[in-house]
Amino acid sequence: MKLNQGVEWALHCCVNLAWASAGEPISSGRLAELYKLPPAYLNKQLQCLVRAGVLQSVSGPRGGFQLARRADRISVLDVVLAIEGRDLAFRCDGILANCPGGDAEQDYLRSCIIAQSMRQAELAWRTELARQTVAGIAQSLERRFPQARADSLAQLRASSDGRD
Amino acid sequence: MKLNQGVEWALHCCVNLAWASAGEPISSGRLAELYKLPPAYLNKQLQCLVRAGVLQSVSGPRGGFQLARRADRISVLDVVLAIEGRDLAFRCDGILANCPGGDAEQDYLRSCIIAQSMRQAELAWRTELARQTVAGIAQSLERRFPQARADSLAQLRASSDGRD
DNA sequence: GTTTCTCTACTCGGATATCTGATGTCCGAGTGCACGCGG
DNA sequence: CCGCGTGCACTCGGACATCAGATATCCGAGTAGAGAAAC
Repeated sequence: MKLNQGVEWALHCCVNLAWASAGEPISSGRLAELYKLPPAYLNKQLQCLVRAGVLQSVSGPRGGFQLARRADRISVLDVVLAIEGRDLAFRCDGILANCPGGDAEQDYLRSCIIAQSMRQAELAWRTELARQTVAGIAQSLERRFPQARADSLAQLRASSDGRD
Repeated sequence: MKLNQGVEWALHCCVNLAWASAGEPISSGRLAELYKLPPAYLNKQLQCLVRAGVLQSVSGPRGGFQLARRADRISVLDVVLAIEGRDLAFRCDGILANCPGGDAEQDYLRSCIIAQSMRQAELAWRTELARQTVAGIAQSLERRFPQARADSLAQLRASSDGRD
């Protein structure tokens, strides 16, 4: 079980967008430059966030991405599910259906004790992620690294002004 | 994020081994036949459980697999980690290190707020899995499907006696 | 000077390669049992 | 009849294919803004 690399990128980008959300979109190119990431691939990940309704995209020059709603209404779970998909990690193929006493008609996701256990654990995971918001992360970051926000904004501004 | 298919197989097999653990090993072939699974691949998964110390293997005729310790001392987490590996699902590559204010020396798994959040959620997931034991699963199964244990044992016995 | 039109540069978005890891298969090493042979 | 040796069938264990999905890239559609031309 491994999460896509894009999850880490998406979360960091969302924090940055939360800081910069003065109504001015930020392009994927700028974000990629900030974190030294492959621009096209980062763009692809951000597209997932748009499809999931977490971000809004603006085309054309001065375009880019911005949060689709207030940062305190975007949970970490929203971002993770946008990248990873909404399916549960544990797939119950109902191998019990092939068992001697098995019944192909039954809904094994509900009846199978094992599937239930796995589901319960996954629910705990999602609950924990749902408790955290992008705004909360941003706030914690500012508290720990007071200059982080200013640094990021300065960097973004520099790269959009000085066309080095 | 998807768990390997082998996790489901391994858990069902462990429950069966808990039922049959009269000191008599069960071969991967019998288990595969029981669940209609590819024998060689199931064998591969069970090998992971052996390497992790969950199962013991016995070679030769009348050989097979058996639980390495009492079923109530084997948690679902043990089985999952045996198949999936012990690494955390969230890989923090420390992309902050490449950031303007970044510091390549820092341990971002600890300092990065995002990595911490993901870690906390994953801990909740593992905790939930650690609460469940193979014995508990087997007990729940017996309570819900009283004939399950007898059916499985009968099927295993039949396939080992009647060489059809 | 102002308005309008055009052109350009920049952005997202999806279609397209590549590569790692999951899935599935095969064969060799080792071992306990059965059978046969000798005492 | 009893003990021993040999052969065999069965098992695990790891090496070897195959395939799906993650990773990475490229090009086209659309657009805002700048600049030029006309009034």
